[in-house]
Amino acid sequence: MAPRQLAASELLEREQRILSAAFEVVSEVGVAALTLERVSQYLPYSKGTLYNHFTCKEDLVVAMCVDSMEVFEGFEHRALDFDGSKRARMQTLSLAYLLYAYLYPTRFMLVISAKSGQVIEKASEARRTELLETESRLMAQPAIQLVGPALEEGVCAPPIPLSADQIIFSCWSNSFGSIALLHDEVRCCTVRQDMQPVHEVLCSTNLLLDGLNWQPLSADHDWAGEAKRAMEAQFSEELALLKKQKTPFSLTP
Amino acid sequence: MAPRQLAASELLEREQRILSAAFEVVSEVGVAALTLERVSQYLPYSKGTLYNHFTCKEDLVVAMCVDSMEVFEGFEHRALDFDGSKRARMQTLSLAYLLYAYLYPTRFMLVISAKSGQVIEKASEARRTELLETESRLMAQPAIQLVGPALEEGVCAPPIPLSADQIIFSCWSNSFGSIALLHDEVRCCTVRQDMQPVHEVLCSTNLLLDGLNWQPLSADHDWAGEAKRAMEAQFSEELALLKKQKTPFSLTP
DNA sequence: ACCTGAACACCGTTCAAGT
DNA sequence: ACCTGAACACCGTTCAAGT
Repeated sequence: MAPRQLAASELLEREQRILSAAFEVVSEVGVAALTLERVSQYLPYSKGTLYNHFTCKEDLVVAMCVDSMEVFEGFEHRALDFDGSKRARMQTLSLAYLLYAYLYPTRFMLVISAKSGQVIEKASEARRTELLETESRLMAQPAIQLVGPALEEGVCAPPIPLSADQIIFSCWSNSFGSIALLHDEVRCCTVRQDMQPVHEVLCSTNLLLDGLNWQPLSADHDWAGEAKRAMEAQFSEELALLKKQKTPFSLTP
Repeated sequence: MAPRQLAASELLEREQRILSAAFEVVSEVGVAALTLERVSQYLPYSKGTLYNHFTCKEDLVVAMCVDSMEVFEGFEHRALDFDGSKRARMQTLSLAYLLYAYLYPTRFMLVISAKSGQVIEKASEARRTELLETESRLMAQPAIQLVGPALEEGVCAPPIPLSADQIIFSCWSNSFGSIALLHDEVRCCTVRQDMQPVHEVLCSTNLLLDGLNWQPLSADHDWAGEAKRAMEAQFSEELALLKKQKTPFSLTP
């Protein structure tokens, strides 16, 4: 049987299959027990072949991280598409991030794992660049669509001069922190058991937006109500899925 | 020569020596290349003996994380001791965290590494408890000394009802995010090269404090000026050290 | 041109033997 | 009672041989 050169599209498709297999392994045994041997058992290839796609194990993990971010990108897109004010879309974005963390705990956790020195240091240069590019894209969208215009219009008038990038960065690290600290799969930190993640994320996001003087302020608007409307409009399917899994994601406090 | 039972104090002292050796290894070759064999080469013991102190390699890494947090505890203490308003001490605490990240890049990075699933999952139960306790202590101090009283006095009047814990948590995740994203040794994320960490941390902290309605607001007070005074009063030695290393930590923008 | 899996290297972990 | 380091296991990585 004559072997033939693989087309670029076949390579890409196979890379996806490898990634799926790797996700399956991680969700079954955890990142700590991820081995290439195990991954290959879910595939019609031997472990040697994996090295045609990834330079090393860590390179695979970073690729999984990129893939996870791309899945989130869809969520971001839908949050930004909500038919509401810019501030409303900002808070929807924070909640979309939390929703994502609930639906894809493995992917969310992977985004953290991939960034630890032990992993990123070993990945290939190309893979690191891919990660940076994906990240830039994720940060740039809300900066361009929401923060920039809001600053120009003066709806958002920070007390200290800040760029759109700085603001997105603050918002992002704020949500990320809340979610990471409250999420079961990550649990970076002591948490009071009675904290209600949806509520916490909503509160801390609105706190920050108030600090930015982004109109209308919490005192003048029912942001919790609008959050409920936004999420039901943009993520009804995902919310139904969570309900079926009996995972609490209550938007009515 | 008759071997004798080791006293508890000797065990503790030796644990410290092992930790020092491990830090030396990590700062030389990185966490990724940390091996117990290498650690033992810096010690008068063989690697087998390390298992009398730590259940596994990851247990050692988490112990290094706890040790690092204890070093930070001194910084926290001095920030809280600054002779200024509660809000002034809050912002000093954020800057102290950044200062720590600059002075001890390895330790700062380790705190992140230790929390990735790959590490924490394998550490011993006892070690995990120790980590949680240390973390609680770190979070509790500013909550008790600053946030609680400020809420009671009404100097801090958040637009949405928030507990002291929630507020500390927001502030902490806010600083942590900024530092992690801007710090060279961690660099979790795309960063614009022109960002000035001291300035970013100061801005985003004050943004959050403004959002919390913590008086006096940025518009009514020279917080940058007060930050300079506070850091020079409480951390003059550390600032001098950074200067000698030519690491920029400019408090005058 | 690509795949395989045996072989190698490296390191975490254990434990029989030594003091 | 404690330490040592040889021995083992596991897994990442390579590469000669096969198709």
